[in-house]
Formats: sequence, structure tokens, C-alpha cells
Amino acid sequence: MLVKERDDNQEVKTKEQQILAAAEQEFLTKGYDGARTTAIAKVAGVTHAMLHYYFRTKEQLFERIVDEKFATMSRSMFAIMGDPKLPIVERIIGGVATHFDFVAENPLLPRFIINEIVARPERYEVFYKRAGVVIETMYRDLQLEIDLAAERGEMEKVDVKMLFISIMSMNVFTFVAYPFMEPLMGELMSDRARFLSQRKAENIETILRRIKKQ
Amino acid sequence: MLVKERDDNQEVKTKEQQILAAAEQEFLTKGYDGARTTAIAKVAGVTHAMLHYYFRTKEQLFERIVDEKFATMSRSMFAIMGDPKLPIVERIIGGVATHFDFVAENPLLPRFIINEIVARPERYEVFYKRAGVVIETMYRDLQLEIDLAAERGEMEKVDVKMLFISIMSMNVFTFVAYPFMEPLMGELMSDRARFLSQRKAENIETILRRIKKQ
DNA sequence: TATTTGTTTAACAATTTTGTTAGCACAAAA
DNA sequence: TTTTGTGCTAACAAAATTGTTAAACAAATA
Repeated sequence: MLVKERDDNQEVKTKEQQILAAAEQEFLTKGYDGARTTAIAKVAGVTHAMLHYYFRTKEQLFERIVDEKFATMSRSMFAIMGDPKLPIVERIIGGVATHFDFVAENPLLPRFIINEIVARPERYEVFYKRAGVVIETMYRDLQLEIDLAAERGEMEKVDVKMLFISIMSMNVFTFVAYPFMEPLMGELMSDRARFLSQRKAENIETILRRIKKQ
Repeated sequence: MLVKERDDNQEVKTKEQQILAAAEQEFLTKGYDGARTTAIAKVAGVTHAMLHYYFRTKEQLFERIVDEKFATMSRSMFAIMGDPKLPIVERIIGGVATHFDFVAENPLLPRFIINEIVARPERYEVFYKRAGVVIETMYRDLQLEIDLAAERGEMEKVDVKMLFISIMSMNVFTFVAYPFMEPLMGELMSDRARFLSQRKAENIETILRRIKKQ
């Protein structure tokens, strides 16, 4: 009985899915150390024995979440690459916007990933082995395109990696530091949606000015 | 016997100081949940009963560290304000540089603070109450100065708060995301000191272009 | 020297958290 | 109808972690 149905034929989550959903919430907000399997079970609405029945250990449940989160984060980073069909400047600006939206949809992700990597770097060597090569190639291609555009006088000659770090900095910080900044910024951040749209425009403007020929 | 001395008359840390030093390291790297009082005691070279003798609870020991860290972070933020005697553009650029150096000296601080605030926001209402007012006044003054300079055509008219967020974003991200980025960036980040100096220049350049009149 | 005060340790206690197990209930298969 | 397997619960077990205490010891003080 993998998919449960109610009388009215609406699909309902299986217990396993309920546990996964609760675990995602708990791990993303509190991290591995702060998360409690009993709390996860409670939120999921099952006994904690149930949790161990399905996932055996906290560690294994955590891995399920971590794997998915790393995959999501990889996709978000590739979003910065932008649409290869566009001219380079629009491509970069489109990349900033797409990346911003990606992080906006997963605002808890960056802090979670960074904390994880600091806590147990060894664990993610596999991830880096695969990602490193892919990224290096994509960087080379993009750098080539930028250098050509720069020679044509269409933009400033910049280092792709540095540019990427700047883009990630501004987009990620917006969400990671939100809880810290919000009470300090008064009016500006009181309306979250409004602030985010302003911030997105600001990040785009900042990057645009960085790559514009002066 | 508050200050211990050795035969050779060199000063040695008291047990209390040893515990505090070890606790700072443990809490900054692992956070409250990940930290273990036994591990702190071990690093400090004392029994864990000793730790409880001096600080009674993990909570109280943590508060000692947290208070100091929040003070340090406040100072780092005021660094962005720059030197009021300088012309506004130099003042801002100087602020970026000083803030960068500040974070460089406390690379573990931002992640620690953010994690703390996410974990228990209530606890820091006091901090925000005090900081909020001070910051609001300083913002107003700076914004005034910027608006005047903009009217004189010396710089672009920008929102101070947005500018501050951009500055913090780029400077803080450099250090917070370092462990995550380093294995992805190959050559660029293999020499930490070299990378940091390049990154500092890049952050300054980015902010400079943001406020330059076009 | 005797007394007091503060420091240290070892052993223990309490609590929290994770993980296990025996067995019940129920549905599908034989 | 019996059997088999799965989902599930309650109660228990184990481990890790924090916190306490009594007593030994050392240092300062009267």
C-alpha cells in the first residue's frame, strides 16, 4: 500500500513521505545536531519507532535529505550560467536573475549546505570530485566568450570566477542574512516581497555596472 | 591566584581562561548544539567537572562567548561607516576595506551569529532594540551626505541601506562560503592569502562602480 | 599552627536522545 | 481457514551528555 487514498479519493501522503517532509523542515532549520528525531516524528504525526522503522537511523534519514539538497543546490549554481543563446551581457544578467529566483525558492538551502560542509568536509569529497571538473570546463567556455566580447568592446574584461562569486555573494546573502538584517533595517525590509524585488534589481544593477565598459 | 606564572616568569593562562579559549573555538566551529562540554574540557586540558565548577552550565559558558562575539560583530558593522573626515566616496571605499579586514580577522564570526539568530531570535531582541536606534540615526546622516554629493554630481544617488547590504554581502560571503567554494575554484583559491587580497580588491571595485557617476 | 577559603578530582546521578524488540492487527495470498 | 507479510505500537535498552557532590588538596589568612 504505497499510495494512500482517502474516501474522497484525494491522495494523502504515506507515513514515509510525512516523515521525510518533517525531517526536511527540521534539518534545514536546525541542522543535523539541532534536529531531534522525536521532534520530526511528532511533526510528522507518527511514533518515533515508526521513524526508525522506515529509516533505521537519524543518519540515514539525514542522508536522504542531504542528497536531495545537494542536487538542488547544484542546479541553482548552474542557473548562474544563463542562457547560452543570448548575447553575453544579457546572458550574465539573466543568470543573476534566475539564480536569485532559485535561491528565493530555497531560502534555507545555502545556510544548510555551508553548515554541512564545515561540519564534515570529508563527506563531500565525492560531490566536489564530480562538480569540480564540470564547473572548470564551463568556466573556460564562458571566460573565452567574455574575453572575445571584451575585445569587441562590448563589456569590461572580467574574471568569470570572481564574477560568479560576486553574484552568489549578493544573491545568497540576501536570504541567509535575512533574519539578521530584517530587524536592523526598519521600513526597508518590513515588507518581505517588496524588499526581495528591490534587492533583486539592486543585485542586477550592481553586476551590470561591474561588467559594463566604462 | 588569578594570574599564574611559570618558573621562567612567563604568564600562563588560568584554567578559566583555558576553558574560555577552548569554548570559543568549539562554539564558533560547531555551534551550540554541536559543541560538547566534555570536548571543550578536553581541549582546555581540564576535567569536565572543572568546567561546571567555573561556569555551572553549558548555557552560561555559551553566554560568555556569545556576548563577546556580538560585541565584536557590532564593531565590524560600524567599520563600514568609514572615516567621517574623508570625502564621501573615499569614505565608503575605506569602509569596504576596513570591514573586509575586520571579517578577515574573525572569519568564523558571521556564520556563528547568523546560526544563533536563526536558532533563537527571542534571545537577541535586546540587542536589536539597542542597535536599531543607533543604526537608524547613522543611516540618516550618511544618506544625507550621499544625497548632497549626488546633487553635486560627485557620485550616483544610492540608498545607503542597500549599499550596506551589498558591502556586507560580498565581504561576509567571501569568508562564510570559503570552505564551500575553495574546492570548486581550483587555482584561484588554492593560495588563501593571495585569493583574499584579490577578493578584497574585487569587492572594492564592485562597490566603487556601483556608486560612480556614469 | 589552625582555620578558612577556594580549587580539583573521581565517582555518581539525571536527563535526553537514539535505537531495538516483541508482538498485535490487518490484509492479501495460499 | 490458515498462513504470511507488512505496518504499526508500546515498552524497553543503550548510549551520550550534562550536571552534582563529597572529599582531598592547596593556598591564603588569622
